[in-house]
Amino acid sequence: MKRYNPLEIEEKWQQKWEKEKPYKAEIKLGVSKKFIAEMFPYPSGAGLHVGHVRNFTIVDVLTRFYEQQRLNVMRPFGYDTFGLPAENYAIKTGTAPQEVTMTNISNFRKQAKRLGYAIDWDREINTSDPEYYKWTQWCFLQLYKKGLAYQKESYQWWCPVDQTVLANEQVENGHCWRCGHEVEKKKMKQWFFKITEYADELLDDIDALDWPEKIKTMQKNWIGRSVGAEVDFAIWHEGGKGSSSDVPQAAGLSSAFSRKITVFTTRPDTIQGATFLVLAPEYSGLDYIVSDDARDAVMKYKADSLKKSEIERQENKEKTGVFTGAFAINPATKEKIPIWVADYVLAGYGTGAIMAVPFYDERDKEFAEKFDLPIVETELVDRDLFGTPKTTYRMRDWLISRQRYWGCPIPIAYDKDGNPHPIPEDQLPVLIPEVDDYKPDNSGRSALAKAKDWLKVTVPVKDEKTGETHLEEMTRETDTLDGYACSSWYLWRYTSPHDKDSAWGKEAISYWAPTDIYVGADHAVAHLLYIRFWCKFFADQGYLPFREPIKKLIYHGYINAPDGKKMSKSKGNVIDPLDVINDGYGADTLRTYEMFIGPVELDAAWDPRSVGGVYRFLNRCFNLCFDESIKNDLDEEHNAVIRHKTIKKVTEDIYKCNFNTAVASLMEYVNELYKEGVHQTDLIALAKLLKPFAPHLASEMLESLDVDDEWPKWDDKYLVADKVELIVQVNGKLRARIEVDANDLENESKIIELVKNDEKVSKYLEGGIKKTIFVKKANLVNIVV
RNA sequence: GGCCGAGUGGCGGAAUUGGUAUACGCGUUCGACUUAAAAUCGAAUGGGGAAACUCGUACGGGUUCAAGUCCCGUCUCGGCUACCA
Repeated sequence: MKRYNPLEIEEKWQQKWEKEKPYKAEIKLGVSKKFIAEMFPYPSGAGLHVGHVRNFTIVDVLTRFYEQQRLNVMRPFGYDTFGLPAENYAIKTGTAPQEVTMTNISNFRKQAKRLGYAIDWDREINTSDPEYYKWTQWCFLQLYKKGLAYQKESYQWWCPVDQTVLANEQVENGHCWRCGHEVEKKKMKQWFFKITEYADELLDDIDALDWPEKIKTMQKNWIGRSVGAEVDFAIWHEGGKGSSSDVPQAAGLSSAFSRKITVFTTRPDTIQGATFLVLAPEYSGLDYIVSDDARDAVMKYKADSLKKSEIERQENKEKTGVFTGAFAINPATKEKIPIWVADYVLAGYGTGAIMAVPFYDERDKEFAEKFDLPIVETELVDRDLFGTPKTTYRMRDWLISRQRYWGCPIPIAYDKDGNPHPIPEDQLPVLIPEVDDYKPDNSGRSALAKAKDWLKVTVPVKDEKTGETHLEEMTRETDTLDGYACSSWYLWRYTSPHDKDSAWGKEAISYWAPTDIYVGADHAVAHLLYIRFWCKFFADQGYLPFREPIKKLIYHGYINAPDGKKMSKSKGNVIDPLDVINDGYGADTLRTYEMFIGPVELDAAWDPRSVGGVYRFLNRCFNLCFDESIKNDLDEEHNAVIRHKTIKKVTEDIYKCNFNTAVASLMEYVNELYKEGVHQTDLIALAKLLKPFAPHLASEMLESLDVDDEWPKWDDKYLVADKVELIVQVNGKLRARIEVDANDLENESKIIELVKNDEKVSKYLEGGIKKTIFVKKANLVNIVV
């Protein structure tokens, strides 16, 4: 008798797939397509972990499921390779990040192949490959051309360990998302993408997405639209002194700015109760508002609060602030009200200034009580009376500069006056220069600055007046792009991954994109918001024929260690998927186990014993097919009911991503076949249904059965039985189960008669019947006595 | 503090959206095969009770013929968010 030997079977099929490339995707006009992908991995030195396996297997189950239904499926694969781990490793060991990356990729590729995924390997991409990042730079230039990539000097999050600025989305609880160190604020000139330009559309389009509600809510909150008004408060000048002529014009402030303060409020109707104004410590122009008497105190307060870390601000919610010595006029009451500075007002939101209405606002009230400022109850006024309607967003523009070596160089050069110029598209890619030392210094510039020759570049400049072009020697930008920029367009690159003339081919993009199903477990706001932003931008430029990049998003849970804690090297509780395979369980068991482990969206704890249970199940499948001693001389109809029930259940469960119950129903089917015996038709159905989960074993079975893998269909006629079990309740309590003819369910009075005469039931009915309820769809009768 | 989820056997988890609570798997127990063990196969398995029965889906109420599912309140645990005016 042949025994189930997964390692042997899997090697056989993997070799076959490697040679025959059955998963190569090609455009087939007129055949409906599915473009399915996971969030591509960062290939770490540690290799695949069980979380990757869950991620990739979900994609694979869906890929095979649709492929078996003969849809034209594209399932590509790629690597997100720029970033700190490779760079830090390079700094430590002196190995070039390029080299480390290639080693890790080849390891990842080998491991992914060992899991038997239905990947079109000709579509492999790598974000740090010049063939790829040439087009990341091209994307940047498109945004630059339209004014959506711009430079701005402002206070930014700075990680002192990683020596780089970070986007808002990369600061978690005041800590760097990579190294975990507390971040600081630093005033720097940096590059931004103007994502706020699309804030409304990004927000309004969320509702229509087939995405988990959780993610949709997180994005909505992140964008954080609030509708209100901007209201101008004139600054009060004593005795006409301190008029606008006193303001130093060299400061670059408009003179209008100095005479008024514009606040943002969502409650312009409460303006009569505004008894003071509050400015953020970083409020630009604060210098010109503050009175000479108060100047020292205000500047000290400003310096202190800039030093204060985000954590300190969070821990200490006690209101602090100082009086600027200046006053403004409330436009509604014409009263003179004091202007304060306090760090509970944030510079980056609204205008960085608020009107405080302590009667209506908790925070203002707290502040007023502490500093003994007036709290006035007032009538509400018309919302539009004193302000102009204005909408603001919690979301800020996306900071994309990184002072790091291992990233995509920003294709910009500076002339001798420091003005930025784009590197012409025909000079792309701007290659990453080789350096000896990858370490950033504390100059605020990346290690790219150490490549002296590389820094010099000749850029054609068009003279505004004459229209003529001349060449100019310039210095290259040394910042690199945030890695999220690289992953903001890779799904489109998959459609024509080796295109030499464009980021994505026109024909390919209109056939394959948008992505039908996208699977991941992270990046709920950052990546998934950025890719939507780029999609809308490139749609506006005519490069994309759609405005949302991802139709359906599957967001799965993490896999934890058996003790329920996060797996981590330091705790020594990491399960290596390759160990599970090589222990003899094989890839099919690992894959099927991870689908069976629990509902896809929930975290799950690894259970080594359950892995054994899944192995036993696959072993039983194998034996049904290859063990001659199992009864197989049945009539085809014998198992038809459960067979069709199983086909229906598995099909519907996969559509709903209920992979755990799909596997459970296959287990039930197999248990039944062990009891009842098996017909060829059962084996064929089983093998086909099993293939998305355990493709090697299923292929082996299908080969021996000599059939293709086309997804089976169920026939509803087998799902209606002749005899059904009628549930009988008395006062809602289960009292009997009676077998009745299915036809009798059409005849309510006959059913009730049958029930009343049942001996188990009748003894409860002696007190007389008040009411009977018959529920046909549940095969249930309830008698009220 | 705010918003959103979730609490079901010894464990992971099922339950057609109000209709048989605990599918499937793990674990445990018993049996078969074996000199023996492993593997495999079969049976049992929420608590109480000899049984008829009875109690059971975090807790307390409610609606209903019928509640794990709906409503009100409480507790616990997760996620996001954190002075966003």
